[in-house]
Amino acid sequence: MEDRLQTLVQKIRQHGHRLTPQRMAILRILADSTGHPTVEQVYEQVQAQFPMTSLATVYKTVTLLKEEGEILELSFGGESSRYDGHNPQPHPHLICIRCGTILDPDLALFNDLPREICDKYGFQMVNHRVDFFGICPACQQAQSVSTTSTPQGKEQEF
Amino acid sequence: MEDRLQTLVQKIRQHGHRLTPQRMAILRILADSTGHPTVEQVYEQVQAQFPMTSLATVYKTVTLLKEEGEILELSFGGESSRYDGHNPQPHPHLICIRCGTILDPDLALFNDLPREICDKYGFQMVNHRVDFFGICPACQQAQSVSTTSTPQGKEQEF
DNA sequence: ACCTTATAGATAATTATTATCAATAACAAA
DNA sequence: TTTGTTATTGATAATAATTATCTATAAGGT
Repeated sequence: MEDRLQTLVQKIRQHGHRLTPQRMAILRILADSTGHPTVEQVYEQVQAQFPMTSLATVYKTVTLLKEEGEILELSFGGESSRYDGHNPQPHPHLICIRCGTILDPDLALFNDLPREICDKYGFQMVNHRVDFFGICPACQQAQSVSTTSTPQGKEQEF
Repeated sequence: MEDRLQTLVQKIRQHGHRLTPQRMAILRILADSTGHPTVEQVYEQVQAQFPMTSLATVYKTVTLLKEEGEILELSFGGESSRYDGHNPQPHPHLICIRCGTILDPDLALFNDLPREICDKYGFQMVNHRVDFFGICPACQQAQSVSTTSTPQGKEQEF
């Protein structure tokens, strides 16, 4: 996990980019994050350390990491993109449409399957994405425990 | 394929919605389309028949079909969403990042796999999405045939 | 310490999509 | 067939995430 930060720092320096305190703080947050935060959420965390930091700076750092292939971006329809700077390789996700949590199941199956499928179709794969949308166990529990007939709130669209 | 149009028409009427000529034209285009068009592309096709049609009307019809579960929406980061009104069930896609073509491979594997995986994790699945991004066979050929060193144009981001 | 230039911060611009609203037309009922 | 209700249309404004712009600043090599 500290390794991951070092990898990011190294990649940044290798390409002649500079390490500002703000950028360093952003890298640290992204390297440690397992919750697939939005840019806005990263921004809020950075501001705790550097109150003067601009949202644009977070966007620019994320863009930089995308170019280096060191961050995984999960874009959705209307919602803000979610980012994984901890594990930038494509991997499947379980996405709760109620609370927005994104889980990383351990599915060894998807290590080789995408490439095999694409090879079969003569398709030169450069990326892939596997998302399962639904209600996570925690939200199912919250629902079943509820004694009122109060609706649980409309789920997000994704 | 004519069946598909009838299904859409029926779904629309069932829910008390009205069938205007514009809406009918949009349904016809979406029912027949195998190319995963954008709203803009549907709009252009509709205008050939009804030049006064508004882009907003296409958006509204697509939204309606989404609510009915009769159209599959593929949202991407920056790009416009692509739509499949011909086969609205979730299915895997091969997406060319160079020409934008979206192919539907026949992968029986993905009929049951998503549900099995989610069951295993206690995740109540309501939707899923499997996308493979890369260079389609046609674009690979165009590249290898090219004798000049002219770059093939930057691929889109998706 | 100096110099070059990438980066920060603030804000304007972009763009797909959605909301608004008055005029019109679908369609059920008389 | 005519009528009445109201969903829909078309035009345009609003929204919101992301990107572009631009000047002052500071990173990092010399």
